[in-house]
Formats: sequence, C-alpha cells, structure tokens
Amino acid sequence: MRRTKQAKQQTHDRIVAAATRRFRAGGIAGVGVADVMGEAGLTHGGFYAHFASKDALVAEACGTGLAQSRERIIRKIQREPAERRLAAYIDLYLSAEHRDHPEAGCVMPTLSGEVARSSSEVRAAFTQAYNDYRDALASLLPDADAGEGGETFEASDEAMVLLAGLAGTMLLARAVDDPALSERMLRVNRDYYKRAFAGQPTSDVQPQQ
Amino acid sequence: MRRTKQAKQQTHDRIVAAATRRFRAGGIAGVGVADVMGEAGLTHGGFYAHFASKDALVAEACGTGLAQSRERIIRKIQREPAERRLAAYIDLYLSAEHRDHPEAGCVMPTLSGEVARSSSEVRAAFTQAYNDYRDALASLLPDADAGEGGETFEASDEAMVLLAGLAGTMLLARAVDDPALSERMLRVNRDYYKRAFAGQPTSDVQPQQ
DNA sequence: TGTACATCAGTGAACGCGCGTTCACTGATGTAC
DNA sequence: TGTACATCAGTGAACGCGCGTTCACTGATGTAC
Repeated sequence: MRRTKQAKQQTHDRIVAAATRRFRAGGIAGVGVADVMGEAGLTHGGFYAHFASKDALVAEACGTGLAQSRERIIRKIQREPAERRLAAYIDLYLSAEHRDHPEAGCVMPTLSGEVARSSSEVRAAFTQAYNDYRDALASLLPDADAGEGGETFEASDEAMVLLAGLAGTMLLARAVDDPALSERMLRVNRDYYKRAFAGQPTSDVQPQQ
Repeated sequence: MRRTKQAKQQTHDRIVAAATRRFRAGGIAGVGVADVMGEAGLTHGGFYAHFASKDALVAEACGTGLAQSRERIIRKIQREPAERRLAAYIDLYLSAEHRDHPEAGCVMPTLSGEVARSSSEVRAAFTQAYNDYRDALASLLPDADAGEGGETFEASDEAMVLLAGLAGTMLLARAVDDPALSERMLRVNRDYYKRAFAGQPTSDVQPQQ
C-alpha cells in the first residue's frame, strides 16, 4: 500500500496530532505507540516508517504540540481589542474548560514534568517551543515596548513569571481532588494575574461558570 | 523471618521514604515496585505484606512526601528572623540546588502531573497535603493576620498564588534544556515573588550561585 | 519460666500482560524504457 | 501513452523485556499451655 509523498506527510502529521492529544491526556509513559497509531487510524507496525523511535515522536509532539497551543490561544484572543487581550488570555488559560480538557490544552502543565526526565532531543524541542511561546506572550504585555536604559528584557521577564504562574496553577488545579478548591485556585490566580499583569485594578466581575 | 510489630512499621516507613525519593526522581509510571523495594534494601516479593497495591503506596508516598517537603523547608527557615523568613523560603525553593535535586525536593513540581491522572485515593492524599502546605505557607505571609471586613481568606489566597508560581517555575526550570535560560527563570521569578509577596522593595542583591 | 505450635515478614521464582521494536508480506505508486 | 519492474507505506504476527502481582517456602517471633 505505497502512498504518494504528500499522503505520507499527511499521515505523519496525523500521527503527531494524535500523539499530542493522547500524551496530554495520559502522559508520555502512560501512552503507547499502539495507542497513538490507533488514534490516528493506523496499526502500530507502520510506526517505524515515520519515526526512528518513540522518543523521536515525543520530541516532535512536544515541540509542535506547544506551538499549536500557542497559536490556538493567541488566535482566540485576536477578536478582543488590544488592551483587553492579556486579560482574555488569562481568563482562557485559567478556565474550568481548559482544566477539564487537558488533551486539547496547553502542553506545559501536562508534559513538562516528564520532559524534564526525557532525552535531550525532547528537551531541546520543548525549549525552542517555550521560547517562542514566551516571546508571543511578551508581545501582549502592556510594557512590551517600554525598554530603555538597558531594561530591554522587561516584557520577556514578565512573560516568564506569568507563564510559570499559569502553568503551575493549572498543574495544581488538576491535581487536587476537591472541586471547590480547584475552582478557588483558578479564580484566585486569575484575579491575581489580571491585576498584576493586565492592568486590571480590581476583581469586580465574577467570570461566567 | 517474622519481625516484631515495631520492626514492621520501620520497614513500612523505609519503603515509603524510598518511594518518595524514587518517584520524585523518575516519576510514578517510570519507577517500579522492584525499584522501590531495592532502594529500601528489600526484595520485591515482600511488598504486598505492606501495601495492597502499587497505587496504595503511591497515595501514601504523595501525601507523606509532600508533608515532609513542607516540614523540611519550614524547618530550614526557622533560623531566620521572622520578617526574613518568606524571602528565605522563596530563595530556597527557587534555588539551583532544589532544581538539580528533585529526589530531595518538593513533590508538587515532580508528581502533580501524574497525580492529576491517578486514582481518587492518590488525589485525596495529595489534596490533604496541599491544604496543609498552603496553610503553613500562609502563616509566613506579612498580612497573615490582617483579616478584617470579611477578608479572612487573604493570606490563604496569596499562599495559593505563590505556591502555584513556585511549583510552575520549578517545573519549567527543570524541563528546559538551556542552562542559562533555566538560571534566568529561577532568578527572575525569585526576584518577582520576593518583591510581590515578601515586601522586598527591589532586587539589589544577586543571590549566590 | 519452658515448651510446642501458630503466625507472618521477607525471599525468590513464576504468572500473565502490555510495552517498544522487528519482520515477512501486501499492493498501490514511482520510475525506466 | 503503455508496459514491467522497483519501491515502500502500511498490515499483522512475533520478539524480548520489564512490569504488577501471586505463591510456595523460610525461619524468627508471638501466643497458649
């Protein structure tokens, strides 16, 4: 069943897309090659026509998965006026919807722990995608172009703090067993980060849900 | 080789201690029962005299592991004068030493991702330990007893934000492959959280290493 | 206090099972003439 | 444009291997008399 070059590339992309979904849902160690191939509508034997090893798939899935997380959430907030985009981003990231659908959400809270224990290929792909994500987020920050007097790193630094806070919040909101506690974590952190980074003076409005 | 009750309890505790270390180093899915028993100086067959399943061990290891993380770091900062304790805590948590020794460090950045996918026993044990950790941290905050006018949750809320930020920072600092980037993440976040939570006005001193 | 027997913590071999990977095979597609 | 052959994406069975768990066995300890 030989396929055209273009068809092979499509299959390759389908496998990677299936992998990012399955890995985010079940973890890297918890999801097998056969799982991923099944999700892509294939049998496991054909896997090695596309990847040298599971590790090679993990590297690609972490890199492109995080890049897609970034593109999707940035696209969603483009409808908002510029001054509301950062607040909209924080609301989306720290939503119950995001918490309850890790398979469609950001890669950082779901896979970073396992990435830290992975091969240098995986970590390099993740690092590249992290840098791109941080830079994209920095461009949303109010003081993105306030760099003068050697303070050119300001927006990038703030994006670093914000990203770690968002990923850590989601990590813990998913880990705890108490729904009320999880909701409270999302709400409190949402209010905090909007106040501290999005120039929103007070938390006067309760978000929907 | 029957043992006295007290000896059995000591063995039980040794297995749990070995498990928290090994799980933090290699992840829950990546570390087997035989690994843990070997680290405890035993053979794997005896495991089921102490635990009903690997999952029961994971639950105990997550709960007591996080409790020990809390006790250890709180103990370390007791030497400091009260007004410097929170800054000392943040410096310890976001240190290169902590990043490079996950097996001896906080459970949250290493295991939360897998806890979110674990059984309700595991998640319940983690949740309990999280609440205790957050309350202990809240007592270090400057406005711990500023609760008036219905704002009794203030310190607890701030502890929630801080914990998520610290855990998220460590998670990402360990995942990235670039040492300079990892150092920068630790430094930037350390400065930020000390400024925002420990009442430290500016980052005039570079921390050692 | 001594003796006889029951208990059970720990050992080490064995069990199914699912994993990552390999391989002989297939048939549709690419290439040479 | 047709034909003949080489290529190779995908299939499905099979491979070692390590996993969680079970089990017959051991010998030191607890208990009954």
